[in-house]
Amino acid sequence: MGFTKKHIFDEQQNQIANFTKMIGHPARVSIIQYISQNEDSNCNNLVKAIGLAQPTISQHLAEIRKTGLLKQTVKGKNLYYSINQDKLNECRRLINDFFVKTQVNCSNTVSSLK
Amino acid sequence: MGFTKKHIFDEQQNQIANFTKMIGHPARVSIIQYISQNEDSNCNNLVKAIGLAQPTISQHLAEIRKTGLLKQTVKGKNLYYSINQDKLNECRRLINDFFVKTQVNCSNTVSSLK
DNA sequence: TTATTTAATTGTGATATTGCAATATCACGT
DNA sequence: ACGTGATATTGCAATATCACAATTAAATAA
Repeated sequence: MGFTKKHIFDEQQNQIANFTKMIGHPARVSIIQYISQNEDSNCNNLVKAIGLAQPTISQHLAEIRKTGLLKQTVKGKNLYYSINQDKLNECRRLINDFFVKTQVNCSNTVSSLK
Repeated sequence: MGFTKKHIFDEQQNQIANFTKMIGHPARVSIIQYISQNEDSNCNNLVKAIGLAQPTISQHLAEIRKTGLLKQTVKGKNLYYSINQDKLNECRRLINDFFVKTQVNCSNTVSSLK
């Protein structure tokens, strides 16, 4: 087939998958880190800092933008990116919740082993 | 090209990407949740519970296994899966650390804005 | 030995992702 | 108007992922 059968999963499972998939490429991890550390985060600076071609960086930025994690500020002819901290928090909580619940479930099923 | 240029990123960035990519599909989120909740987690039960074909589930299990998140127990002709809690913790810490550092960096760059 | 059950593997088609060159767009400066 | 710089978009080739049918392998049951 080739496409993900999203409809057989619930909203939350799809949301967790969307966020983690967005982070799931080292270039995007690196881009998020760079933007959080540098105020002058525009496309060009990311290209220089990371070492991928401009269209590639632009594409990864679009991927991250889709989830709402980025804010844009136009200053003259430059477009600066920054982290949408509310969305970052939402993302963090969702994923952390997934881990916490999984851990709790593990402990419960193990303890029920008599 | 078609392949990820992992070599231009550092160990930690690749690790974060590997873990999040592994979680980044709703079927795998669902599989991890099911295994953490049910002791009788073998391939067949996952097939019934999730509604994807047996080879598809088996493939997703292999994907999760690659990261070390699963333990296997053979009981008769059945193969039961459970969560490797140490690895789950490692994964959780790595990702949480990524979020914490990103948030701290955001606060610092914002406060330095004059 | 001969089914049967369980799960991995193989092969295949469809779709998605990764990366980049070329191009387009848009704003600014001259 | 014209050139320049910054970034998005388009088009393309290579690779990866998703899903499943068919097959295989291994253990158990008859």
